Amino acid sequence: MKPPVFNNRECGTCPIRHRAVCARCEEPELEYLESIKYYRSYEAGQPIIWSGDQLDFVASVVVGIASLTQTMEDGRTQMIGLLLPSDFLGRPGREIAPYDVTAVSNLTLCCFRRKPFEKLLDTTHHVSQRLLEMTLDELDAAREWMLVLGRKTAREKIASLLSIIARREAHLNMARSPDGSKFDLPLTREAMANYLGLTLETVSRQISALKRDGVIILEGNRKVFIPDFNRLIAETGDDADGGLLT
Amino acid sequence: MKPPVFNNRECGTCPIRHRAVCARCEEPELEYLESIKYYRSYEAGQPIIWSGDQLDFVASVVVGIASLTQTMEDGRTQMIGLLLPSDFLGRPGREIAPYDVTAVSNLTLCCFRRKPFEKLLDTTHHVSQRLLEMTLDELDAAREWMLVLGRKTAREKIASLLSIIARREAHLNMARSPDGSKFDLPLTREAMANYLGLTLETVSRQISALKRDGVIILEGNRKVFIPDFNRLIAETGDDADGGLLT
DNA sequence: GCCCCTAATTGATCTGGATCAAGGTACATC
DNA sequence: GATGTACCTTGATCCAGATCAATTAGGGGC
Repeated sequence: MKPPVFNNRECGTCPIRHRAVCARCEEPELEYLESIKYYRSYEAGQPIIWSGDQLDFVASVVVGIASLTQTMEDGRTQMIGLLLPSDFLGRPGREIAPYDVTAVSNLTLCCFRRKPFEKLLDTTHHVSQRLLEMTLDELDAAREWMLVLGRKTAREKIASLLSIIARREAHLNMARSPDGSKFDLPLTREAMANYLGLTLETVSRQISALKRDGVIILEGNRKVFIPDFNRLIAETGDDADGGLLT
Repeated sequence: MKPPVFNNRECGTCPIRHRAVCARCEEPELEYLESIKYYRSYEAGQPIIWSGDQLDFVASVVVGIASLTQTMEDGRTQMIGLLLPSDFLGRPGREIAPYDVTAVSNLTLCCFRRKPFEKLLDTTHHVSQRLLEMTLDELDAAREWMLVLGRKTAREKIASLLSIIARREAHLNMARSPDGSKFDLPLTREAMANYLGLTLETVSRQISALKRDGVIILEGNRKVFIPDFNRLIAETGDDADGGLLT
């Protein structure tokens, strides 16, 4: 994993204008300029878009995880979304990115140049229908997260995050493990803190507490095993039947 | 203003099945059963939908304000959205409401029965386009609010809420007052607390502090005058040019 | 193996906002 | 005017989580 190259100049070889020039763009690939659809890869930790950047494409996550974050002038930052495979990035009709996008893990995006994509939306009904569905899902997720941020205790926040990640992981590898579940935590303690509106010390302490109480079992820092999923749900403060009603 | 009638039975006279029977429904109006589109009015404080209710319509706010709230088993509640005139309520394809909807002020909705509305979406492209736009706007608002909930201090939260309400009010009564702005606060201290993830005591104290510091001027409890809008913005912790970039 | 560097834990202390507890105020009803 | 009542303010105290400050793993690269 060689570090990404940052030089804060515009990229002349792909339709993305960004401060960081990605490894792929260092070797011009002219087809990027021609086709509506193309792929781009990023390394873990690499910035994809900065808030305020010109944004000439929309994209869909193919593999990996990206984060959306907002940062205040004094450095306080809040993660406002996690993009997993099949999630959508960008907004038709918007030219300026309203928040930072960063590759959390190694990441591949399937990009569409914005203008042609907007034309596609106008002409192909099922594409815009699908996009509406996805946007509504994201809105639901954002609203659910507002409850987490506004009203839950630190312990409940950690439990909520773990249960969401566990559920998504289980969903991705469709092979459901029969009981319990084990997965790699894709986020650092600091990233978790930024997602939950906590400090990294509090995140660490609460994870230790959940481990001490037997709710989770850690293997190293990043591998989590959940012996009893219902036990974890009970810690989130959510209604146990929440899944049924929604 | 006579109080609404609550009797926790299904309403047989309109397509809404809810625990509280509204004043309008006490007198059957059969046309509700016939037409795709119809109007409904609610009094301030009246519940419109409870989480878990069957939801056979979608709607658009005509006049007044409605709130979306989530409540935990132990009573902690978080407001996750405010619906103002022209905002959309409900979701095509969803039959069960995922959160409570309440009339904050006197309210009139323009309702559409869900099934025919979904058919309309399939056939009329610009309607689904418009709905996508609105949903994306709401998603942006929700994400902006996540920063408020996760990272801002109590004082910054209050300032953020006031500036948002002031901006929307100014937008509604297109007649821009040349300097400063004056508006009615549509929310109780408790509702503000639920929106901001605070207690009502903290809300009250911070409003008093902003008043003491001359950032806002109160006339009674509900009328707010903002002598210098930039001063208020400075208190939100946001970038002053945030409006330009977004 | 050893070194280096980043990520994570853990402890001690501080503080912003919650909690508990009185009062005060604006309105509506009689 | 008196009485209610819902809403709001203000004070005293407490505590969950922030902040400050060391250590202690992990995990490459050599």
